[in-house]
Amino acid sequence: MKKDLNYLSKLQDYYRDHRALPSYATMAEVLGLASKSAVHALIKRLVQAGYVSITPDRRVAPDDKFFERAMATSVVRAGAPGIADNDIVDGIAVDRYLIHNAASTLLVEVKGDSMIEAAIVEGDIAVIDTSMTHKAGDIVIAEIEGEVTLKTLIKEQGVWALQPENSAYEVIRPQGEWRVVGVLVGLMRKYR
Amino acid sequence: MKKDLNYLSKLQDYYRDHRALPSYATMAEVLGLASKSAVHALIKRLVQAGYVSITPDRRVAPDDKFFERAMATSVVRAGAPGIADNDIVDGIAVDRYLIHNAASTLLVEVKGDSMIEAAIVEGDIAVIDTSMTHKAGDIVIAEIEGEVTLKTLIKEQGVWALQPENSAYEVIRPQGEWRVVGVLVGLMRKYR
DNA sequence: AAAAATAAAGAACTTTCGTTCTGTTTTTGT
DNA sequence: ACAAAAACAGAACGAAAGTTCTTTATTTTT
Repeated sequence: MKKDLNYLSKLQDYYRDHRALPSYATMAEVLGLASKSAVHALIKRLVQAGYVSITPDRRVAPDDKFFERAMATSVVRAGAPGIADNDIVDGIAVDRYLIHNAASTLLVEVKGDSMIEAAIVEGDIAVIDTSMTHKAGDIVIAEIEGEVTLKTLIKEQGVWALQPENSAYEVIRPQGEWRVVGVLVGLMRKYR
Repeated sequence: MKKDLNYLSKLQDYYRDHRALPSYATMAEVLGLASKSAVHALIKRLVQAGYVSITPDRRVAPDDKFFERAMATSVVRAGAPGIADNDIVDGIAVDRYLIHNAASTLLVEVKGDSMIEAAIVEGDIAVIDTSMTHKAGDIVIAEIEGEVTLKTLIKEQGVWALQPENSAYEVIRPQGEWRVVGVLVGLMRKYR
């Protein structure tokens, strides 16, 4: 069991270099084992422990716990109150946090200050899902006569309208052609 | 070429679900292709384009560009059925956009409303770089007597202080032991 | 130290892998 | 619209895949 974590870290190294886990044969090579069956047993244990899982076509893929070590290296003292679990600081995990469906996801940079009371400011990147059905209360990207805008979708007496989250702006009640491009599902912002 | 990006996004979806890319046979299944040779040709093109690469034991692994998401400009042509293609300016990799150095990055969930005027609200995930040197004006995570807090770092007559971005709160002038854990470099938020 | 449990080696086996080739269909460019 | 180019289907093939089983080493427990 103790030794397994040693094997695991070698697999983590391999994964970091290649973004994929290899076959049992090359795993044996990487781990210094002489037989595939030993690897087979090892993987069985790692699956049991939740570090890796097996894909439908029998490939070994990293599971949630697989990424834990990457964070253990961060210098900050562990157990600090309020500090979130670190195992999310992995590229894939961050990506997964914000994006549900790659094919229907669109990133749009926010312009203006019309959503400032919703804590959305100029320069923010809005993560938009274009496949999601919208409902009242959602923040959406709408296209009105060729203009694209980010607003809160509301319903006034059964009629859709777009509400800025800034008391200096008026509610938009589209007259002509308009449509909802997608629903806001995430937001990201960069400092410095 | 146009269709390849469609295939790519299906592979991205598969990767999201399994954290690994499958064999050519199941790729064909996922992509709706009837032959492995078509997949073989597709992968060749995707390697050429830098989306994926081949591991030493001939597995398909995601490359840098694989994690990029479509970034649209804020203006869309009127009457277009979707965001027009030439409005897609570039790809952004979400992880690399927010995280520079995974080893020194920390994610902290924001509690309270003390930074609301900086458009940071409860539930937001703050991306913190612990290796970066802090300077006045930075938003930082500070640890004061065991408590962790997110505030703007300021200097008052040569003395460091922590300023909430909420006029209802007072400036914090730490007396005892305290330190800056890291500097805010990014922010992410999830809706729905 | 002996016994029991676990880990690794090694060989054998079936399935599936990626590759290649040829021929057909679809798309693209003029 | 036609010709050229690219994309796809389908079959065939050797290499490599994961699995299983038996035997030997190594660790752990008593």
